[in-house]
Amino acid sequence: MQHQVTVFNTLSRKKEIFKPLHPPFVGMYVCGPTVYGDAHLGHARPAITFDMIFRYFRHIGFKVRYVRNITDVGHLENDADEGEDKIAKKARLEQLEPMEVVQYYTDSYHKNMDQLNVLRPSIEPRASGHIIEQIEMIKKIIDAGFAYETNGSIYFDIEKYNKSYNYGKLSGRVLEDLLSNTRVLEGQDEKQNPFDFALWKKAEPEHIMRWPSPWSDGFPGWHMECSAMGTKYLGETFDIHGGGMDLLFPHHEAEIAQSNAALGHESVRYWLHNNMITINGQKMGKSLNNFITLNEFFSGSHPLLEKAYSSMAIRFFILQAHYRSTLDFSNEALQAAEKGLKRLFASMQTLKNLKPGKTSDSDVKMLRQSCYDAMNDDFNSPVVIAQLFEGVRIINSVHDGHESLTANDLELLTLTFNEFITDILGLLPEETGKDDIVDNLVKTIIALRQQARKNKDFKTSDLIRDELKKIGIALKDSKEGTSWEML
RNA sequence: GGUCUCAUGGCCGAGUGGCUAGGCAGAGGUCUGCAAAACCUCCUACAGCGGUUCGAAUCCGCUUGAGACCUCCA
Repeated sequence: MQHQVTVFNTLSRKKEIFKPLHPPFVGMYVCGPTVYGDAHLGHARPAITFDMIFRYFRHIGFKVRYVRNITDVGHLENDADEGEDKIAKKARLEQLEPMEVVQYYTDSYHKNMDQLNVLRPSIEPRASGHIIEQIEMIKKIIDAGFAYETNGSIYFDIEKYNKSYNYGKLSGRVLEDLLSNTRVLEGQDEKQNPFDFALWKKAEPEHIMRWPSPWSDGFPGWHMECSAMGTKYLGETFDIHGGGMDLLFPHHEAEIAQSNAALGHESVRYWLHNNMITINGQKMGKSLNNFITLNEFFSGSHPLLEKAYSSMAIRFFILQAHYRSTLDFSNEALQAAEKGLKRLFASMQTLKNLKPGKTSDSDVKMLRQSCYDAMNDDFNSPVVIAQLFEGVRIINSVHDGHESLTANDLELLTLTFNEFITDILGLLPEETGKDDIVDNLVKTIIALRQQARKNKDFKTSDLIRDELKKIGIALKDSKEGTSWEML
């Protein structure tokens, strides 16, 4: 492989050289959303992060199977395992079929992800479509002796598991600490230990999401779906498992335990976790009720938003921070990203019209290499972007005649910009709202204004400019002539 | 309370021993009939205290502050 990628593996807490199990194939599983509400800014982070990784791996020649699930059953509302299914609760509130809720928010999620230019994963399995696989895996865990049944529900026996394996290795937890620190919650009498987690839960009579199983009519536990579907589509051992840092414990810890218990070995070779988006220094999340949905960002319809923000501004904002750092939301930061991105896109246009010179004053090859070096170093997108802005400086300098680039270097710079901005970072220029008729109309008006200016009739030329501005069209004069854009 | 993470210029954010990213804002300038836009230049920071070192934002210790996880969360 031409490129050596290092990734930060949460399991070892350090950067490791990434070597796929079966090159050139790469298997990657990422925890997707629970579809019971509109996606918010926090959901955009893992989607965009792993989209970038997906795109980069493909770019450097890997054949990636990217699996991202839709969770549509099994996550419980509160009090450990005694709560109400989130999907079912939402359905009761809205008087809808549970699957209607699932469909609605799945569609909504897809639409938002499309807007963010997040590529669809190779496979997007639903938990509800893999009940049989989950039951089969639970059977294996029972057969291996790491689970027990109480009143038709199956629980994972962590104390027993910990005698053969190390429970807590991913999140750095020690079972003894868990023992002394676990909160005593109501209604956990079915568990032998408070930290045991449910693999299968018997449904109460009023619970409408239910499936038959050898133990009871019920539904799978919180963590089963990822283990079952990851194994099904990527094999017993696969390369990458990703998700938000907040899933580290207990979700991913439980997955490791389930794999060990059912398969006798671990499934995941590299664990990758994206950090949180914060708002006023606090995590943006459902439970704190401090989230802003993506739709609200796109429309500007949230009290905390000063204006609407485009999907690309949000994507760029997220990529300007490294995925393992927290990223603090503010209008100021988002507007900064918006303006920077605009400048980046503008330079791409400028680049198209540059004339080659006899010599080159900048080292385009090195710039390109720096971009690759940054991506190879645990997907350091902010450094890639910094390099691209160095490219912007070069482009503008050439445009202004302060520097020159040879035809070969211009071509290489164009290739680099296209590959990194469009293909890898997935940044697409905004819809301009222009169509041919409007464009020709405005161009005609611009020509009339030029005539007026030529005749020193500035009263008329300024009137044209002001009137156009009133209807949302801004004119931009430059040496090459006048261009326009929608405000 | 336990475990862990972080603290960078007005704001957002890279950087993990010497070469001191980048974006936005701000200042100056170029261009322009004017304005806007665009472009160029400038602005040299690393919570505090102590230590290691020829040399630390970067390593170690302490202090202060913030956050994450420990219950569903991306």
